[in-house]
Amino acid sequence: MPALAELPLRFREFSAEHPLSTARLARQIYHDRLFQGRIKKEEKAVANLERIIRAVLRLSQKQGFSAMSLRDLSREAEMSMGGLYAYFDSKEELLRMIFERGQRTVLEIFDELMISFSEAGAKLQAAICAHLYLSEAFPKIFYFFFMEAKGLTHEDQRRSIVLEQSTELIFASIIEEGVQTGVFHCENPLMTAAMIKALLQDWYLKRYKYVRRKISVEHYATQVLNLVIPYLKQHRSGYSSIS
Amino acid sequence: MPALAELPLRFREFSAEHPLSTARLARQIYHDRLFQGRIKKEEKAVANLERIIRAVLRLSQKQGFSAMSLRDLSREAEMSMGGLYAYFDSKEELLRMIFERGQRTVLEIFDELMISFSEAGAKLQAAICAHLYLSEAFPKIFYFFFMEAKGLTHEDQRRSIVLEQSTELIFASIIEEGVQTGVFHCENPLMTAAMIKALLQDWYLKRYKYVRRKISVEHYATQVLNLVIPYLKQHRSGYSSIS
DNA sequence: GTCTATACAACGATAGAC
DNA sequence: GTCTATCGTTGTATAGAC
Repeated sequence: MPALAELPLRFREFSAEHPLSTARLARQIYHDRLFQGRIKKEEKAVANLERIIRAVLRLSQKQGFSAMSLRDLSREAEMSMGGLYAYFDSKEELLRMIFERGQRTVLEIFDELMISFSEAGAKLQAAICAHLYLSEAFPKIFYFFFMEAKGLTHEDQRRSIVLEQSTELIFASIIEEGVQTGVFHCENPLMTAAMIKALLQDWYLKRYKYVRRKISVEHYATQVLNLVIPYLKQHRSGYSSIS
Repeated sequence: MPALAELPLRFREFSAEHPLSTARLARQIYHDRLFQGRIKKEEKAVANLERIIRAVLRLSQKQGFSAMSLRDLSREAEMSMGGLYAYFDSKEELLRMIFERGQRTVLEIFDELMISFSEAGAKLQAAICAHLYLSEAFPKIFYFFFMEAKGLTHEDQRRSIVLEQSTELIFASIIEEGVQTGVFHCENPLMTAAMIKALLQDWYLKRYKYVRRKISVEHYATQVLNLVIPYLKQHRSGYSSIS
């Protein structure tokens, strides 16, 4: 196993630099004016929005968003039913609000992380680590986006898929870049990007499993890199037959 | 890209030999006597059970099981509300019934497929293909098991996870066998098995994506084998640094 | 601005007719 | 064995008190 020091990014440094907190999300939602400024005092509004978002993430994780009643939510967020409705017009809009802002913010942070790496090989490694670390820092958000997308209207679902796939396109373009500069060999960069995403997804979808097996995010990152980087660096002509 | 002929199993042959149909599931549930024989005539009962299961899978795919009302179900299954309750005592038990039987049946079929291969290399390839083909033939069942497990009681959830992880253990033991006979090199078979499962899972979780990109299940199987088999066949000492 | 009290629709579930 | 009619509960959402 390669030493962890070989990782281009360490989780500790990463999480210090990139705070995607629910507080940040709440403030962004406030400034988006996604709700019509019914609450005047910003600090109050942001604090309440954060309580709501955290409660939604907590409750949705148990039985899913659609099984979460607003009575549950009002108890968990410690606000009255009437109070909740100052922040959204309907349960459907509450879901939309979190998706709209949350997905865009995650993508922005991911993009920011990529610009400091220029060479394709290093960039791909950084992208893999960055994605894993982001989902490690905010597993509930990533899990929520995956599980609850089907609760959106068709139009919002479409937009959600576009945003989600733009991550995949980033991976594909890094691979393509590497192919052009000769460091990678790959016949189908988009397919490879899809497989990488599948591996990254498992980290937050089956989190309980890795926690129980005491596998750290950096260990997981190392394993993914061990699988993917050699695959891209060597010339191949089909998997070798075994017989 | 390797020719498709290199695949140890073809989808067409597979699906002819292994009919995991909803009809089969319905009959098994009937014989399990999971419901107390309230309906005497087997053929009638099995036919109704199948209509119910198919309707549940269809409706759950849209907004999830908890968002599916029994009124929706009675319309989709073309049975009255009262009629439905001859087959289960509560919505919760309906979910349990499908999980209980469905998961076990999927695992049985998967196991059956494995016994005809003895050598580890061929066995691993067959296992990967078999899992992909099973989920290709019955995507709704696999999707349902993944998305709705959280609706089970804690005890049933635990049992569901045990069943699901036994698939992973099968992959791990094949890899271990290969390591012992010298055809594979792998420091952590369980971790590798987890990554393989992540790749297989994506095939049914992100099905719409692969359909849109016109990627066939055999093409996908080839790509997974291309990634995984060379990884296991060559001796490694950490992914090569790039710089 | 927030809470209490409540409206009314939809839910899961069942009793009784056929 | 199945359907119709209906039960009590819980859901989302809101009006009006403070």
